[in-house]
Amino acid sequence: MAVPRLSVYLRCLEDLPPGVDRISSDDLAELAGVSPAKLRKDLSYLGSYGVRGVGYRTEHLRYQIRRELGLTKEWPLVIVGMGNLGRALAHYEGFRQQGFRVVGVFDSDPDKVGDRVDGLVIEPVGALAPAVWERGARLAVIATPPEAAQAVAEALAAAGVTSILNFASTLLRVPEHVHVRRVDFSTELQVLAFYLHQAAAPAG
Amino acid sequence: MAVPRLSVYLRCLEDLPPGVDRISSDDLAELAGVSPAKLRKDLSYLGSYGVRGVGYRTEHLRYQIRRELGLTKEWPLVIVGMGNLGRALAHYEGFRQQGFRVVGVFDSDPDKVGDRVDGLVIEPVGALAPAVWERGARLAVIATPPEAAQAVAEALAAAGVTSILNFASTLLRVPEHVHVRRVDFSTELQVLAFYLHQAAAPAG
DNA sequence: CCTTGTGAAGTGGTTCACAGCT
DNA sequence: AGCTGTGAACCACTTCACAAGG
Repeated sequence: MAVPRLSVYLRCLEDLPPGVDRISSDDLAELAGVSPAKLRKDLSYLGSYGVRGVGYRTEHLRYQIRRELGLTKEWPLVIVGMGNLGRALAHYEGFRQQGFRVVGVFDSDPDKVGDRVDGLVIEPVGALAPAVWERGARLAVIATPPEAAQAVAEALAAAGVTSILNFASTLLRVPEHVHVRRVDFSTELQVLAFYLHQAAAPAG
Repeated sequence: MAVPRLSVYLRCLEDLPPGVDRISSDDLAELAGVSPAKLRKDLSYLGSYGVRGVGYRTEHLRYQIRRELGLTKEWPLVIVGMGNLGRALAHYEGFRQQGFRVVGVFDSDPDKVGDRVDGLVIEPVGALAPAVWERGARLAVIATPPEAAQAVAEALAAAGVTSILNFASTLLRVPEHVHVRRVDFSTELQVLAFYLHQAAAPAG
């Protein structure tokens, strides 16, 4: 099943005006930008939580999606790399709201170590493994320069991290059981450039 | 065709050690993390740029991918929203390297307007439309809070922007001809949480 | 002989359309 | 009567396997 779509549905439900306590697949699909049939297939995978002739109870559906995504617990995470991006991520309110808690921020630069970012003290990357282990983080964000990312990923994996969100442009080599999602700004822009280019010269 | 994969191949080619002037589909596929057959299909779409029995000439292939993605020109872009993330993006070196040039940075906060970010002066969002128009930007990055994103997107579209990279968590409503790519940190983390959750309770 | 390029076969995901419930 | 849940049909993408060509 396409997990990212569940996340989109969840956001749509959370952005609904307060009074709305039920919604049809047509309306929710419209909001989420997918076809009604696809939405119903996706939701039916969670179980039969709709009511025929009526629609979906928004509160109930929200809970079921959060449960499916594993958002009913709080997941501790660490952020490695306290450059501009790392700091932006550390400050990001959305994390806590969605059930993620930043339990450590790290950098290799001795000048940065000891600084405070959003209430946390920046620790040296050497302290990464024991900190991850002790604080039970199995989720990590890599926001280092590309050269450093692979070594960080290996340290994280060795310390028990099984899910990595990678903002470095490198493709990481990790053990089989570790999941990596890569967010690459250059790739995103290049895809958009492709469309601009296409629009400018449709025939080739 | 899957455009993001071309971007990945391009990066792999660019990360190759200097001496390497040819590469086989097996080796490049390994680096890119795809199957050799898929890589060959993808590349054959660009034309017959490989040499049977030998492989691909790295320099030539790099150029062909860049040409296909529209990276042989330089694309002016604007960034709206100079919070932590917007600033991080404005400082990001990768943009210029890959053929993107930031020609304007904007914020709605009067306290921020006039500050310098990476050599550019922050302008008020009211100045967005004429600036986009005059500087020929058809590509924009939205890094505003979610509440502001829709209005910014509409202003951008009206001013001639046809490709938007959206970091706000909102789903944007835009005219048919405008392409939007959404990067949502919460969604990425939620997908990773799903895998953690699965690993913890495989049977449900 | 080695590696690409590509039809053919296979796979997974999307849409259709209607039966089944409320 | 209305809307969900879902098998069946459909479509796009992936892999296979081998012919074509340096």
